Amino acid sequence: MSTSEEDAALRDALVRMSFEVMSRLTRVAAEEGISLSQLRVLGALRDRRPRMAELAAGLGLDRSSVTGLVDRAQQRGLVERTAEEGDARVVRVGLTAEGLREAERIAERVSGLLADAVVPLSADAKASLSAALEEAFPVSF
Amino acid sequence: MSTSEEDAALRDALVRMSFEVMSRLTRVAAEEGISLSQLRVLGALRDRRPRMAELAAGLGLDRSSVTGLVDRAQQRGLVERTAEEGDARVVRVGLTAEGLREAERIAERVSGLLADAVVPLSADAKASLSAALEEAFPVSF
DNA sequence: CGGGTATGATTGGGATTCCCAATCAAAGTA
DNA sequence: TACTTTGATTGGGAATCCCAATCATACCCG
Repeated sequence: MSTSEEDAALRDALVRMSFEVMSRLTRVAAEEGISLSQLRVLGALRDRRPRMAELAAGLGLDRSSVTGLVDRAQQRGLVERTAEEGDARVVRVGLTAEGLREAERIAERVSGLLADAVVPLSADAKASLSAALEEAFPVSF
Repeated sequence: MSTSEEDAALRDALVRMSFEVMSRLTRVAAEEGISLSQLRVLGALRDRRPRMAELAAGLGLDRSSVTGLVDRAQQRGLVERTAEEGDARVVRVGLTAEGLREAERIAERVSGLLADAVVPLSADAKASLSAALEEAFPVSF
């Protein structure tokens, strides 16, 4: 197998894996009665209280899309908008107490659903997978 | 770091990586003037000519969703429906000549967009990443 | 200080995606 | 020939997402 073929195989594996992870996340979200995007919002806000534009950038979405996402999450009582001290244009978004509980619970379920893919790996495989992913896709948002 | 914390870190890395891959796929699709779902359809049909229901199962979607996806892809001349010999209920879907060209071209672009995440890895890292992904997320569809 | 510009967020419009329930058509079966 | 099963589509409704336009507040400069 040539180097480029190995690269192609790796890229195929990455894509396949990503769709599989998305599928599991979507399933968790559906069982929780929310959408994948809402799940993402809850995840993104677990340790942040960003401005709308920052949240949009973090999710890679248009600002107007995030307005709608936050609208619906707010209707469910999961997030709240708060005013920025000193600049009345800015809207900060954060989880409500209920939203935080939901977010933690959902994170647990996500862990569980990914576990059966990850657990069978040997300790060595986990370590190298973790290291490689960390290097290739560093934490950003 | 305890074992479960290592697992949690790995799972976070998997999720983060999946969203990053999705983001890049979405970008390619947008630049090609199609949606991520359409890109998936083209990818799924590159080496298959499944029934509608098989395609739906492979994509993890409802049959009716796939009807719509194929409708729109067909309007663009990318895929074609063909009748099944011997069972008039069955509809098989396949790429047209143009669809195949598009699919190959897009696959190239996807490779390119993922390359800059993968190339920096050492050969060893690539090999172990590939092996771990293969074990955790084997080829299914 | 007042008017013009820049910034942050929202609204409106339109296409797509996706599911569920119901329907239609063809096959298989009693 | 009726009944049931199977494969696919249609119809309806909610979300998602983008783009363009709008609204409100801040900032700046003459």
